[in-house]
Amino acid sequence: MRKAVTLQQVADAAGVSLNTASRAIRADRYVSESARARVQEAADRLHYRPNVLARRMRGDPARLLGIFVNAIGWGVVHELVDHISDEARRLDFDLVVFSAENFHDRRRVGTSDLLCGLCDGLLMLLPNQDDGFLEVLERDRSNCVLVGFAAREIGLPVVVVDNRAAGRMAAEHLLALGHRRIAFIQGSRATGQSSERERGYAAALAAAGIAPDPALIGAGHFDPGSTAAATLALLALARPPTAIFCANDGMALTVMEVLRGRGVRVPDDVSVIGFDDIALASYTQPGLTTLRQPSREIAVSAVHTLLRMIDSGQFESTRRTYPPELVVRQSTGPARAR
Amino acid sequence: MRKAVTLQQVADAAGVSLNTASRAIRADRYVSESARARVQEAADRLHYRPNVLARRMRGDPARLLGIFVNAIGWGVVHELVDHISDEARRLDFDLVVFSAENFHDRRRVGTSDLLCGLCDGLLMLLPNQDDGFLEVLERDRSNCVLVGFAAREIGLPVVVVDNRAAGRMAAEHLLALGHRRIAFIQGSRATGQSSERERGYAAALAAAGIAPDPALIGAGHFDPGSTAAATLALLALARPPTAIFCANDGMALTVMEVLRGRGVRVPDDVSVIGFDDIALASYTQPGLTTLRQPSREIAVSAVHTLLRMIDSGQFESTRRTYPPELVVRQSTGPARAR
DNA sequence: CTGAAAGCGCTAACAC
DNA sequence: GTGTTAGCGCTTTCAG
Repeated sequence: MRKAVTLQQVADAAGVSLNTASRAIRADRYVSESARARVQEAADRLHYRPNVLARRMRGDPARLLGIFVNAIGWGVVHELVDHISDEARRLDFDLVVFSAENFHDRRRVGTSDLLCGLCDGLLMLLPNQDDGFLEVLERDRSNCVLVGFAAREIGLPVVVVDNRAAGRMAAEHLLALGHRRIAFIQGSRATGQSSERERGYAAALAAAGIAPDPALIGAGHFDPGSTAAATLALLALARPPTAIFCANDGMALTVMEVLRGRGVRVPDDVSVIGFDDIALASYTQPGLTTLRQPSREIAVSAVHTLLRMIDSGQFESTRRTYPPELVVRQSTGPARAR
Repeated sequence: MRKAVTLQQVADAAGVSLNTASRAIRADRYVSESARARVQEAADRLHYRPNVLARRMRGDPARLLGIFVNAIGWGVVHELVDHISDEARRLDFDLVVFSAENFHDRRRVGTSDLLCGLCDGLLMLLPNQDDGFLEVLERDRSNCVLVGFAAREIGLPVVVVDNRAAGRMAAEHLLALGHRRIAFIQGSRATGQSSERERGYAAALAAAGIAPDPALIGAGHFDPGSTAAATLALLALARPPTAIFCANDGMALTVMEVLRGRGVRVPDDVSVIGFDDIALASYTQPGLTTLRQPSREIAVSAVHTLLRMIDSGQFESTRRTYPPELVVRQSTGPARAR
């Protein structure tokens, strides 16, 4: 690996001082044309590229945002990253993604710090409420915006879909189709979003005069294994549900797979509704009814909030909520009389 | 945004010199127990966290790898990122992802440099052959491995699936099913992989005594719009193809959509075969026959090559090729007599 | 216009 | 054991 060319080398080659070289490179005024030309020539010849690390260590802005992601590709996360990226680029900021299962992992702390120091601001996507790094960011009043976080009050700006309303809408859609035994499959508790969705679901049921039934609540943890197990448990009930609401689309797909394997038809025997409206949702057979997050608005809002903090130097800790949208496809239908 | 605590502040608070504080923090020997304890206490109290940027600027290793990605989520890219991430973490390296449409974009050069300087090594996923940054990496003999690059000889290590063999396998599968008029829909020329797949396809046809027909080659550019147009053009031919081989799965899905819209049945009327075996491929109706890349092996190999270069300081520029695997699903079937 | 010097935060080498 | 010094590559005072 060839060693990088430094400005000093360029200066030497051009026969000027380090400082003059610096001015020439940055197209600063106060440089004679002849000096500028000689430096430029030397820089080109030596393939000089400024050391951005050094600049950054002086505190110069990097025009760079960092995104922390728990698992990229996890459905809606990918979409958010895309939209954030678009908006950031539009505003002439670059983007670096740091993906980690758990940011508070000891070995990962260094990288977190590194990225913090490197970037002008940070976006945390679906952060885990147990992540110790959140407290650090909160304490430092960092330039940081949380996206998709609903676990607790926190001294950092948050942008999030109205999970509670969305849960209510999902349940109301099923109630309107005549369903009375509606199951809910929870995701993990990481971001608190699943719990909020569950609260909305429970509220809608209560409003319809339906008593909560703990047997109809399954624990899916957002992963296929436990989701399949939860589905089978629901099917094994004396009075199984006629509809299943899943805290995200991935689990809904798993549920549909399990049902198909058991010869249960969707939506004829059981209706299934998901959450997020990932790309796959429109490709499955039958198409998945789900709640779409306005991920574009959420992403744009998060970027703007962050840039406002960066530009103004003022810390804010607002909370912006965006309305979801029901997308009806073929996986939900009228409740069959039993 | 609170200012970061520096080691100097910790040292002052603990009543020792900067250097002793440094030793204590790094658990260096040659520190008295009492000093160590006082420094530790001060550091905790002030919430000191070392500035990784500063360490890095001295040349200390970061145990950090960088991935450059053209568009994350683009099918196989996501899978590669996942596997690379797993392997890197297993070897106690962290990972930073930099996503850019074109790395040679003027405004992006700074970020590229930054990441280069930051990371111990770099992985370029499906780099664009026109990317000027490749020449820089090549010239500097950088710690950098290219994944999924088949455009040209290059003075950097490359790990890639055997695209030519894969193209041949796809065509041979269709030939074995009795197809004679087999179309190919090209992707973009960015990485050179599509061209290699096409060469394999052409070779298989030639071996079967079939003369190449330019009308059967469509330009899909890996995007839905042009792929749909190419498909319609194929359908409009006097003698349309009975099978279509697409340079990736995404385009194959688009082709299937278009065919469905036109009332053309898959595989009864036309067989379709893709490339990559993305997750969606097994969810479509009918399931998509495709060629799977051994993305896990490719990822692991890339990481190992990179770490070898980092550890040894020795530059290498080997080229490792991995065999593809034919995955037969329902989108390909016997050619219908016409 | 140009050059010398200070400093960003940290650690290795060198004294005491 | 501990403190002092130099230096990573760059830009910003501050003098000439």
